[in-house]
Amino acid sequence: MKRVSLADVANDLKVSKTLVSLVLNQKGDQHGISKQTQARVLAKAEELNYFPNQMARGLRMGKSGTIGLIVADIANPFYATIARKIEDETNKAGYNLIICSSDEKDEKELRLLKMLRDRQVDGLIVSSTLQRPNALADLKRLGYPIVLIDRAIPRLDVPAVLVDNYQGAFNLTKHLIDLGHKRIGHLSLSPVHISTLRDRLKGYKDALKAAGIKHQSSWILNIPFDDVRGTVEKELPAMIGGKKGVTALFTANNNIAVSALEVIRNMGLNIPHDMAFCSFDDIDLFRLMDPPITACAQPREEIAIESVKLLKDLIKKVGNGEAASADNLVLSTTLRLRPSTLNGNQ
Amino acid sequence: MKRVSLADVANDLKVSKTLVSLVLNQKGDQHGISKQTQARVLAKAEELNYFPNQMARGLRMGKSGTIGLIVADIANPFYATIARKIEDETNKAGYNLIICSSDEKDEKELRLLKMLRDRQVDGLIVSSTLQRPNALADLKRLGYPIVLIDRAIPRLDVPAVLVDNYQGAFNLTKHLIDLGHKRIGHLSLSPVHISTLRDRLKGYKDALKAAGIKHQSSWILNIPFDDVRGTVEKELPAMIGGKKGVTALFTANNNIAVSALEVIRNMGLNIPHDMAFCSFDDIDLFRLMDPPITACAQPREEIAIESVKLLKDLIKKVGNGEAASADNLVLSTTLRLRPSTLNGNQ
DNA sequence: TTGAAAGCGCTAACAT
DNA sequence: ATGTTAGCGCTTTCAA
Repeated sequence: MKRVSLADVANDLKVSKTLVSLVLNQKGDQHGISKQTQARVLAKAEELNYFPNQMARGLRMGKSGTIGLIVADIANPFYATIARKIEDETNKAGYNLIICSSDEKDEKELRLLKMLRDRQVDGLIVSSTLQRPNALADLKRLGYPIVLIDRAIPRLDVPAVLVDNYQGAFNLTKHLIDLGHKRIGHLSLSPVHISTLRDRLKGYKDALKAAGIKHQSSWILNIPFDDVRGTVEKELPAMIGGKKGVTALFTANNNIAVSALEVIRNMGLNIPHDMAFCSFDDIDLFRLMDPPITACAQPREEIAIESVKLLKDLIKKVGNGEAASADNLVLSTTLRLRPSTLNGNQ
Repeated sequence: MKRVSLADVANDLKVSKTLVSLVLNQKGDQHGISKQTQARVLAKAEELNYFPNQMARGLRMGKSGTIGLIVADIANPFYATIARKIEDETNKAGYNLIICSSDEKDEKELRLLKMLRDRQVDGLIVSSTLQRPNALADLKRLGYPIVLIDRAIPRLDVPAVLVDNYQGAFNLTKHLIDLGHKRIGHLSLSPVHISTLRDRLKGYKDALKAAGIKHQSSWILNIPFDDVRGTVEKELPAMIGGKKGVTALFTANNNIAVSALEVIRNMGLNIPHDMAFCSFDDIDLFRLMDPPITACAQPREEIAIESVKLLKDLIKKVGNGEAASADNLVLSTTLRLRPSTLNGNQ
């Protein structure tokens, strides 16, 4: 079961490994190796069914030809779409991609970071859930090119491709206000250290403030990551019910929205008649629901494309020993108005 | 920017690389290395921030500690969920996972297979879209442990974790028939060489036959992969409309369902009043739609768990030079009845 | 209880 | 136009 190596091809042909290596790496011409010999090498490699061992190659060249991607949750369509596109882009650039999912767990993210490091990935794209970015800072110091996506990490001097969460949330909230809503609820996740959620919360609050609405703490629900469904079931009815209940709801991501929509339906409420509803993070579901749900869409493909572009630049710079500036890229969102907010009443 | 190697640790300590290697791989006791020395090594490794180069390790040991996964489309929640679970399981078993998406493209699958091969993955889990399984057969012959998931490939003697697509489709169709429907449409994908789709089609046809319904070719629509939306928009209305139009629809996967539901809504039809609707492949969307959609759910977690288990066995067997039997595992599906079919009329 | 040396498969500097 | 050689960082016989 021994696999064919360069040496096998060389021996068969009674030439040197160098020669074979050169030819197989298209450096034949450049080194003035005769067309004839080149053809012989190619033919023999084909015949023996030779293919290069990337681990040996990587060891020798000091790089693996691999990029690591860590997303917060690969089962979330938002990240899945981005991952798919990033794979395309890295492939185009000649890299392979190792896709990992931290499942929003600090500890798992750390483990993944270590394993990617041990595998000598040539670069890293991370949507980080880490509270203390030490692990990332260490990797950066070790010379690993890192690009952040989706979530910013303060004080960590690496380039990032982000989305204007503040503006998106502001617009969404303002839209509800313009429809006449005065009591607007916001459902978010509880470890609000994550930049995206914080920014969305701020956009929401500022939009209220700008409209002269005094914000009530009972309008905000912070849901623990690991029990979205249960918490929404338990807490949402109180937020909605009563004379002072909210008349419109804005959820911070597609996950929360799904649970909230289910609870609202089970309460027998009608959207948009009894309650206006909108969410950050446009997904298929929103377009197809009855009524279709207003949402703030993120440019997922662009995030993927730009992050790979940044990473490629970074790899080149680090390779040349150049200083790398950490230029953040902030992409804007698109408000998709749909019936779930169109006939709001208050 | 040179990274710390085993030799660095050894030199600092004025001991041999062997010693350091042994200790770091928990083989210290076994080789009777004094506790004291072990402690010194551990401390120094920590101090220098040493971590092993997996490429060197892999090269030396002839294995990479990596499993490759190729799914047909990582952006599809069905595969994304499976991928996530497979990652968990492989991690538990001490492997890393390289997740790839073939995007239903033969040619891309081939490319991915080659790159995974070059990377010396220790095993492969594949949901293959390949028409001619030559590439897979070659890999198998080369000694790569391979497990198929989701889609079977005839004549390829490797273990597979499948789902009883025939039975699921049969049940779904029978359910429609039991509701009184006589004209039932089936939307599938056009390269029907994919085993899952073929089996679902067969289940559908057989259920009709069993009920004594003569099947009409106009009830079946085969949609090309790369233009689901467009084709459904163009062709579905004809299938539904008219005196002889179908009164119930069964889509072969979640993708098609989404497009079909959108078209049906745009036509102004009401589900289930004007048309009963159900689909293979239960996804969140179906539960949340109004009305909720009846679907045939696949045991995604089980697929993930079982495939990794099979692969681990296979790797062990191949490692020991044992013959590996290709035992297929066929899991059963769950019919989830929801309002989209409950009040069917014909 | 510890060390020397070989070698995994490849590339690249340096011959010739 | 082609070959020799060294070495990437690790594990593993074999020796001491």
